[in-house]
Amino acid sequence: MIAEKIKRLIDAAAKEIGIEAPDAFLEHPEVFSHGDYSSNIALAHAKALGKSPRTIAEDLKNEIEKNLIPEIEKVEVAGAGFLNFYLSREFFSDSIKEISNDENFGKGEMLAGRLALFEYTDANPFKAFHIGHLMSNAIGESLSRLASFQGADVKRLCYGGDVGLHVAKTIWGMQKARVAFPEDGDDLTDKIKFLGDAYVAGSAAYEDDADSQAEIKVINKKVFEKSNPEIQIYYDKGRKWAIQHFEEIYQKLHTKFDKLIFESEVSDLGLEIVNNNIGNIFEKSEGAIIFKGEDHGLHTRVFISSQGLPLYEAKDLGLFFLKAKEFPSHDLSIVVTASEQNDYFRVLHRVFAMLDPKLASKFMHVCHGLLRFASGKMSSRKGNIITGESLIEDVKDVALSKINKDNINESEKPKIAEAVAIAAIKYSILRQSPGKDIIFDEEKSLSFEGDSGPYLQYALVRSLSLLEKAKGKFVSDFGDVRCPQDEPVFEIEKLLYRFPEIAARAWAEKAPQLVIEYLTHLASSFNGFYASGQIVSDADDSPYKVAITKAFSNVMKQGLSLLAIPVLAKM
RNA sequence: GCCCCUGUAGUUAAAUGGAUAUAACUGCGGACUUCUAAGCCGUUAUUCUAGGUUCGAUUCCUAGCGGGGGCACCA
Repeated sequence: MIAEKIKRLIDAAAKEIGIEAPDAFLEHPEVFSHGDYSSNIALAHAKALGKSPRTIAEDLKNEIEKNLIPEIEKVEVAGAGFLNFYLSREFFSDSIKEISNDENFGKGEMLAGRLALFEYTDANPFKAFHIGHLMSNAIGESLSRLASFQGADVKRLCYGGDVGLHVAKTIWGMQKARVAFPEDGDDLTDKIKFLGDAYVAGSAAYEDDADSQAEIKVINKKVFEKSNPEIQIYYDKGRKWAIQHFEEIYQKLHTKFDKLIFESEVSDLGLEIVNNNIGNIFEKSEGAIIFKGEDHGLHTRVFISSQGLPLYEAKDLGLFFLKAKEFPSHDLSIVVTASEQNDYFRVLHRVFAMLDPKLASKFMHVCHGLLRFASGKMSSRKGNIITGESLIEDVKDVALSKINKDNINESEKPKIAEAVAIAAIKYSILRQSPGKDIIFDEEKSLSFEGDSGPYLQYALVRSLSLLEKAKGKFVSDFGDVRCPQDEPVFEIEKLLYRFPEIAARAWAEKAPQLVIEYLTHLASSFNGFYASGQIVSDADDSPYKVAITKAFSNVMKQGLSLLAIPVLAKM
């Protein structure tokens, strides 16, 4: 592409003036006044050549100008010795032509032919779907889409804990609250509420009362063994409700999992692997089976409890190998969890590597930050949590009150409000680099102005509305649309062609926030363009402006899709 | 105690070792009321401290201080 062409120009020029290892580093300067591309090559080699950076830059400039290509309008030496490249009107016109005619503009091939597994969200049946799950989902879904955009075959996986202490706690609570047990025909919401209450009751009892704790431990063992018919009934119902409930949420979040994997499916495998490697990897200690992390600069973890039950560690081991069994040809396996599990995954990854180095090298853990509130922490054990669903509903209500348009039917409004709410929530999660904590300020998160999901949606809506207006006036094929020669370059033109680079880098760095940042800048640019004069008109430059609008809508649609933020035609 | 992450305008965030540190929210001011005002234009303010590496450090290294997380049978 254009960056490659410029690099070749620099390389050739560097050779001419005797720079040995030309590392034609090229970047977009922060401000457009410094050009479209900039290289620091002169600065980097000044010392070796014993000349001032500006002199070298001037020499390079002279060489480059001998072979100047039409895409470049001018080259300038600036600052301490930067070489700045300004792209030409012709380049921008061509790029608008290309982008406006290509709905798939921006797709890359970094992962062509690869199979990539993504495990995220990982909500546990018998426990609430809270905002932490929303974060894992937003990030995991976006990474999946970034990979897919680079040509990967993507499989989405969700791993859930359907056995273990939390299940026992909930079942204990269900038993105590038999009277309020929901009928099969009741609303799913009531069933979920019942489950949530049961979990809170069970957790409290486990902590406060020794007898209850003992009862819960017995239930835990029975769930694991499937040895008690009554418990099994509670278990089956609770599990089914929870999964139904999660499916509803996933639909709202635009996630479709290819496979749900449950702890109950991986515990046997995990137990087996651990037991087969006692002595070489694991060791017995105080009745439990552990991995001694200190020998590897890590910390020790228990894999099998002294009761003989597999813990999270052993189950994850089973999961790791189950994935390999189900998807033997996978090239990449990414797991998204909260950052509080970073050290844990470091230990686990080490164990993976000891068991199967090749498989372990395909594994990657991506973390999201913890969710923190100005108003104190939440805990699903205490019941003072904000569920994913309630957050979506709250934001949706505010969005609904903001729709005040005559051109929108009453019946469409709830759907639009939900899409806006999802956009607002996803944006606030994805806007920062994964791994950093998010301070969830209720007011800020509910904001639909400025840097926000709805801001992006709104810019797209405007562009679509313009294209609708232009329909019939201009052809839908923008192949012949040319910019009038003397027209200055709009800022938005200087951004649109960069989209493929952004998408590629966002994948390479596992950084959806780069897409957010770019789209926000792009939307702002479009809004400025929109406000600066009529786009659909009888003026000579109108067809070109419509082509820009079309190009913008193509990029924005793709960009939003990379974030799994819903696209709207009206709002 | 040991290990990991983190510290940027009043707030929340951004910035592959580069130029004048970028946005939004908030505040104040403004334009238009013809393509959707969830919009546009203007304006004030920021790199925890002390060293080091470098032509150049918010970015890398060291120390200190502050915040968060993890470290044996929860997930």
